[in-house]
Amino acid sequence: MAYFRYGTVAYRKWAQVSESSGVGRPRDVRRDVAMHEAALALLTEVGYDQLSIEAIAARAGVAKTTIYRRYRDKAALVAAAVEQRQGSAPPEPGGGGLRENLLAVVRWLAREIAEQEIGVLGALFAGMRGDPRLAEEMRRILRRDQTAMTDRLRGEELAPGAAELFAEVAPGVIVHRIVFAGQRCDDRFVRHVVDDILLPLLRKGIRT
Amino acid sequence: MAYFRYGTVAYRKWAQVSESSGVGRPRDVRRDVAMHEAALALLTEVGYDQLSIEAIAARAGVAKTTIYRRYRDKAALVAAAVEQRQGSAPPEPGGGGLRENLLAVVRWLAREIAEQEIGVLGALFAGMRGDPRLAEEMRRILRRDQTAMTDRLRGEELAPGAAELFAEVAPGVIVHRIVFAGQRCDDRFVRHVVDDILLPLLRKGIRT
Amino acid sequence: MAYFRYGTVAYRKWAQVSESSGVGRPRDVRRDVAMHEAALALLTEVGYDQLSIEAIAARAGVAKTTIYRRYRDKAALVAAAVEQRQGSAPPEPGGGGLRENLLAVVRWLAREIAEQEIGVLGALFAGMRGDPRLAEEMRRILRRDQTAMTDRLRGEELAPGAAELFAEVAPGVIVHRIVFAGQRCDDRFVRHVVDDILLPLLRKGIRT
Amino acid sequence: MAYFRYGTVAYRKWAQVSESSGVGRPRDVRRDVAMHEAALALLTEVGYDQLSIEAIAARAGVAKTTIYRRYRDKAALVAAAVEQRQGSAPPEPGGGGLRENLLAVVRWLAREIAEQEIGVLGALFAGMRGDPRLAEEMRRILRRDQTAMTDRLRGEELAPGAAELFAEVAPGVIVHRIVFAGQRCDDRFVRHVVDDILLPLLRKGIRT
DNA sequence: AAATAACCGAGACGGTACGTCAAGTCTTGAG
DNA sequence: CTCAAGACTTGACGTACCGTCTCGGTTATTT
Repeated sequence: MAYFRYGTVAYRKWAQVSESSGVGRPRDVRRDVAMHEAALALLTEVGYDQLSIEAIAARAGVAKTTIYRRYRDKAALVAAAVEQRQGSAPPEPGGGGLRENLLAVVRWLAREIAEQEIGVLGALFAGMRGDPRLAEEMRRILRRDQTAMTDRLRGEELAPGAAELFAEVAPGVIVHRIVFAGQRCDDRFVRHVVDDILLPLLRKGIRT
Repeated sequence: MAYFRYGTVAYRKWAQVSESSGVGRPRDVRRDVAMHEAALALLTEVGYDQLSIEAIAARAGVAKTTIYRRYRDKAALVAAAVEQRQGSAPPEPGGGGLRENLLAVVRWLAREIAEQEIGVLGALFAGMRGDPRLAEEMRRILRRDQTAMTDRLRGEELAPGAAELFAEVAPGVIVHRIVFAGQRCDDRFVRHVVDDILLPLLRKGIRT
Repeated sequence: MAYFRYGTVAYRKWAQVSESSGVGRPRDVRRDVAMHEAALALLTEVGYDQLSIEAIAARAGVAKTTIYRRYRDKAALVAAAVEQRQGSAPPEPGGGGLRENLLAVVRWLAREIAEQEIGVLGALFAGMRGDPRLAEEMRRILRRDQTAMTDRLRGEELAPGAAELFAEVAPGVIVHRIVFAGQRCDDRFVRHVVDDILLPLLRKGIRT
Repeated sequence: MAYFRYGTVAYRKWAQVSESSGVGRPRDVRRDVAMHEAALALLTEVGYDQLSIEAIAARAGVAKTTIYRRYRDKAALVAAAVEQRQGSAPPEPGGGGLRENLLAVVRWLAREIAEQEIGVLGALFAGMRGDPRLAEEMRRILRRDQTAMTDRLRGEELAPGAAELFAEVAPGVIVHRIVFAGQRCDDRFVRHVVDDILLPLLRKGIRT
């Protein structure tokens, strides 16, 4: 078995990417696809904490063993499923000024969070205690979008460090709106965020 | 049994407050206290998703049925426990200026979220699907602290609508720091939030 | 409380008849009637082991405590209900000969057992272990019907001791038919029992 | 999952004999042995209705789920345990005449019923309502002994149909003695049954 | 071609927790 | 006092998943 000892506990070596030593029957990639699709579908149907590996296996037409051979637990599976999913790319910086670009990016970010990340948040929440490595990995997934997104904001009329500040403020405000306030991120809210929060913070010359 | 039919499903009538018709043995309030204390203690010890009703019952010295008689499920119990909890009050506005007051409030808010709300977030994620009423109630709990908190910031040298803006931005940034970035809210971070984000947004005359 | 100590266990004194010491609010006899009716009805509906005190109380419109105040447990309640029940009297010995009388009695006995005693049997099986006194009481009830029944068969053309033999054989054969063979006691079976078993055994002069 | 749909309800396929499709990890037969032994032992110790699956699992050193995976409920488990048990075979027809053979068989039957079947009777009685299939199965078990037993009585000086009559009368009379009359089946009673009931009924030439 | 090594489906297994139910006791208020 | 209502403890129930394991069988690569 693919176990090794560390301290007194047996850990299984999970593949970061594939790790395949080349020998032996290779893994069937279609199984991954099926598992990810089933996981995402069930995630939106029943929510994260009602999501069971058993159900994912059944829906994907895959043996439970096949799942556990690849993923440590539910959180890791969901993380992989979300990562692999086709996240729509953030919008290209159009010809408009800073405000137009911010509006586009925030609008895209709000939709992204509202539609999909809610499952990731559950997985993150469940997994971060007790498995810091997994938590770090899920943060990496979240950051992936962030960097791609903040790249759209470099240059221009921005104060120094504006991109980092954007990444610090914008997602938090949007999540707060959705989860805590329980309200939709309509266009009015997007304009409010850009005009009343982001522009004052990011625009060069505003701050002393 | 205290069931009634709604559609094709049998629902149990859960008491919002007490519902007691006056007849029969009244519910022992100490049981509620014990349950809430056990729930909160275990919540911080093992986290939300490792939290089991079985363990709460054992810790509280209470029968499982007694819990199920009062709360539909784990999320509802956690919600009640959190609501009843002694939320430490936000600090009084001392004699210092706006910056000192902001620092105190943000420092308090960061500790509050890090230590306690983190469990509520789990309950919120878990319960909001399938029971919007519960989700709404938990949001109400969160809002309660927020309004109590923003009251500390009225008057002074604030721009109009500053309190609402604070409630919109501060918790989001803190949660983002803890959950997404996975970093502690040390004093350096608190000063950063106040100096680089809040003060520019809230100070009167800064914004055009 | 109506408890007394025997060894280390607390026993409650249950009334054989009423025991009322005259002090306090008198028991409402209609509650007994309701409880008995509910018990008998549910007994034939769901069987003995599916019979729950909870259901009896609900059906009778009586509090569970009211039942426990009067009867030790399910078996005792069923025993009382059966005892009080209107057992249809065995048929009078008509003008016909021995065979006609036997046919009438066996037919009545078969219906009696099939419809009602079947529940008592469950109580008997369940209660006889652990409470021999209760078992003896239920046997007394069964015997009461038997003796009333065998009285119909005295005199006539019977061999000496025929009535006792009848009480020994007939119920056993009928119960065997119902419980072990799982078949109905139709008229063909009744004639078979009378012609092939009872008459050869009971008729005077047949036996040497 | 080993489920199939019947009507609107999902049933689990329980193995009558083994049913194993050959695929998957095979069941450990020693688990069956342990469960049966524990069930029979506890059955005689505490009686059927005090018999709990929990206790059987503990005694057998087997997980509760392992029991529920194989048997629908308590009655099914007891039925299987009883069926598998080595029922002592009825005595061989010795060289003696009809009376000696009858005495031997009835004596064996009385002991069999008195010592062991009492638990089975309870199980049969409790389970036969509500689960006709189980009732039928337990009847099959009882019949198995009966046929083996009546085989000892064929030929000889018997009236035609005597074996069937024996199977119809003897068990009923014995059960009646034990359960209804609450008396032991001593040797005096055995002789009484043979001489006063069975011989008159079964002997060739007695009946017309 | 054969051996090797890993993958895969199916399902048994020991567990933990679930949510429900019934039994029997205890606590209140009303008659 | 007795009575009715209902909270409460205890513990069994049967179900759902968990994560591990053992099979029989199937690919691939390596020898």
